[in-house]
Amino acid sequence: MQLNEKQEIAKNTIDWPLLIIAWAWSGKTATLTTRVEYMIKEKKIDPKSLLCVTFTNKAAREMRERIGKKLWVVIDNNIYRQRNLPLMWTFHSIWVFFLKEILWKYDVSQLWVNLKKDFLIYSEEDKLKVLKDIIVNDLKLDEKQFKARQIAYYISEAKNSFLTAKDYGSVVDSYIKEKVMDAYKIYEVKMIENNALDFDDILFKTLQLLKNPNILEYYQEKYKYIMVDEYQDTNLVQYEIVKLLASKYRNLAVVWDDWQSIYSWRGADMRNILNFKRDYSEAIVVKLEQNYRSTKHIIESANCVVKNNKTALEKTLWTDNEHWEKICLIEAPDDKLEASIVAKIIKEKVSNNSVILNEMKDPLSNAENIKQSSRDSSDKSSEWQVSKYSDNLILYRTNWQSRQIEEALMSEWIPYKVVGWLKFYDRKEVKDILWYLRAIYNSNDVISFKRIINTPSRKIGSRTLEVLDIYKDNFSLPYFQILENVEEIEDLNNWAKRSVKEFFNLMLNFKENANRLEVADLIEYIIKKLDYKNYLIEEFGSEEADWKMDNIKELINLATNYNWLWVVESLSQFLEEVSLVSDLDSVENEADYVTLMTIHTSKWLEQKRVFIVWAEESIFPHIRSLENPKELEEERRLMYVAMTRAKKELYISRASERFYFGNYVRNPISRFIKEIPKECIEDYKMEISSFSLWNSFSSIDSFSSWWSIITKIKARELNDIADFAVWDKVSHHKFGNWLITSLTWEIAEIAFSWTWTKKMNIKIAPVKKI
DNA sequence: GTTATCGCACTTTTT
DNA sequence: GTGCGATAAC
Repeated sequence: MQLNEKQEIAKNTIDWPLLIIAWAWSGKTATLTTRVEYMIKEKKIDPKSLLCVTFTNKAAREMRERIGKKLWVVIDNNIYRQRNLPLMWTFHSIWVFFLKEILWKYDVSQLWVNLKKDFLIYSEEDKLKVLKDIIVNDLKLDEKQFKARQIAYYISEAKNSFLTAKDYGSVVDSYIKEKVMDAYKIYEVKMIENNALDFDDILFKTLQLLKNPNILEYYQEKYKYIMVDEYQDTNLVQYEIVKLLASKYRNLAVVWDDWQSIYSWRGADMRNILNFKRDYSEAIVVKLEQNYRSTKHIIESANCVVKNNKTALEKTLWTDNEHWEKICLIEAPDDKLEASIVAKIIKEKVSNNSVILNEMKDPLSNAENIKQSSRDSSDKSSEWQVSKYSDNLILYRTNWQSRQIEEALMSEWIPYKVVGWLKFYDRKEVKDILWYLRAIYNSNDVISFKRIINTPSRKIGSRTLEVLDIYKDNFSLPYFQILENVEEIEDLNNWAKRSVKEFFNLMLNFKENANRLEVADLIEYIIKKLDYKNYLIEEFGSEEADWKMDNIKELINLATNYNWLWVVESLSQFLEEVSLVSDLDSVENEADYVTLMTIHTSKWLEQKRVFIVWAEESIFPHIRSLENPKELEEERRLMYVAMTRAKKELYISRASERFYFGNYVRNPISRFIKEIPKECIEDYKMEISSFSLWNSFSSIDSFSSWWSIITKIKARELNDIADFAVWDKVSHHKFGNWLITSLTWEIAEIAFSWTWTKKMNIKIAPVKKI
């Protein structure tokens, strides 16, 4: 592979701290992998002494695959099966790997961390469940006033600032923080009781363990070369961990891309770049500014947008690539039409066999670019390629927005796949099984026991659970033992005792079988024993039950990957991996379908044709960011990320009026659209009052004629706010004539009947004064 | 004491 | 639209 001059410097800087400042698609992954290859092949560095950290499993896997190809080794997708290769995984996977290794190697009682080998990883959902229980039952607080999510946020923040519950007192300066401290203390105890870690704990506990000089020494010697990708997304704890590991040999290379920092809400801290410059003042700095993916229009626009951020470094991403299509801006009258337009564009482009330029427009510059391109040479770069469904990527700000797009795609018979929403592991049936497995694996895991104790129904309800809780707290025994001794609990009547005892015997049976069966077989055994299929049929009907059983088969299928391990380990590792997978991991490349996902998830993807939908104020940028300049800047970076996912064609759409929150809402156009230079944009608008037109469109099957009609319709004139006042009578083409009942700035509340009012932006609303 | 139903509040982004 | 919680019915 041909690296450019700067990439070459990065590659050759081995025994020295290195800071790579990268921009979108500037070939940083290629640089990193080439660097690894160079270290192993040329410099004869032991691959096992390399540690490469990424943020997503997808990124890690991609790097592993590239390295595997270069070194002619088959890379295994299981961290415990790596042989004689660099350790390339996500932060969380690596630290869990370390934690388990430490717990096996060292005497637990001598460590400062209260953790047993068979710990579980709690999801965000599990964590909230624990906290909610604390708020309501332990602290007796009003859960509406003290929301679990809020408390969770404070605790997370505390852990990211190296504060344990005991230390938290030092930052308490308000009533809420006082309560947070109370909750945190109990939370810590409960997590130890449950023998579970949340995502923050994985990092925090790792850091605590690495402060043990023996342990630190071991890992410093083992991993002498450390690389961290997406460094802008690290939080302070991650920073400290990496710093400790690298402090002996100082062979640390990090990739920094501040324009793509979109995780500050998760604790990612831009201060880390300052910390790095302070701690590694001798570091060599390399800037990668040339983009090899997108057309000029896209790069220029993305640049212009992000330049509105005051905190961005003065830097410009540039490209040699051609201009190709302008950015297409779509304004639809309403949300349904917006989705429909997107669907129809995709349909039209694909069914017409329209061609997308795979590389560049001009064959000459194309050749030039391929030569310069940092792509793998194995990558076939035919000049023209027929447009497929899989060339299309639809991006939105929040998960729930997918629904409308899905409906539109369905009605056009377009195959699609939503990434993230209703994640595989989030489905009820999959979760049920996982909860059984967790309870079998870890007798302390109250959360799991409670979830399954009445699934399928065993006539064990809230009252019984309450009593069990009291006994658990009084005797501080693992939950499983409380169940075992249920007969001695006086507060329960006989049949409740019998039900619980039956459940206990069932679980005991499962536990015994877990020592003998591999995960996949164990799941099948559980399903059979529970008569789970009939339960599903009763609960959801046979059709849905079939569907759900398919998911379980899929789960069993996944579990067979763990059959190579001895039985107890296979369960342990299956559960670990399930907790650490991300949605993105399910993205495959073979099948031909449109992909839908949030912008955050898309960070590691590129696509020829990209749609950014719902580009409206209060959606994107998100309403919660409008007040806060810092958050607004993060939203803008998010826009930058979204735009730079596109290689050739970029569509940005919005609707003048949309139905959500059970209301019709008119959002002003996203400020980010206004920041795109006019000359990069092609504007398409459908008139707001064209509902009748639309009805006639739906009979016109050909998109082209429909498309040509909308392109002819000019933008509607805006209303002048000054023309309107409270109690003015206005007319609306759809809702008739009524009154403005309140008016604040542009937002008017209009009463269309005595009981029904709507808020709309008077400036763009299709209303006239009469 | 457990389950069914209705009504309400709620919707950021993720390892 | 929807998932969850409080209340009514079994």
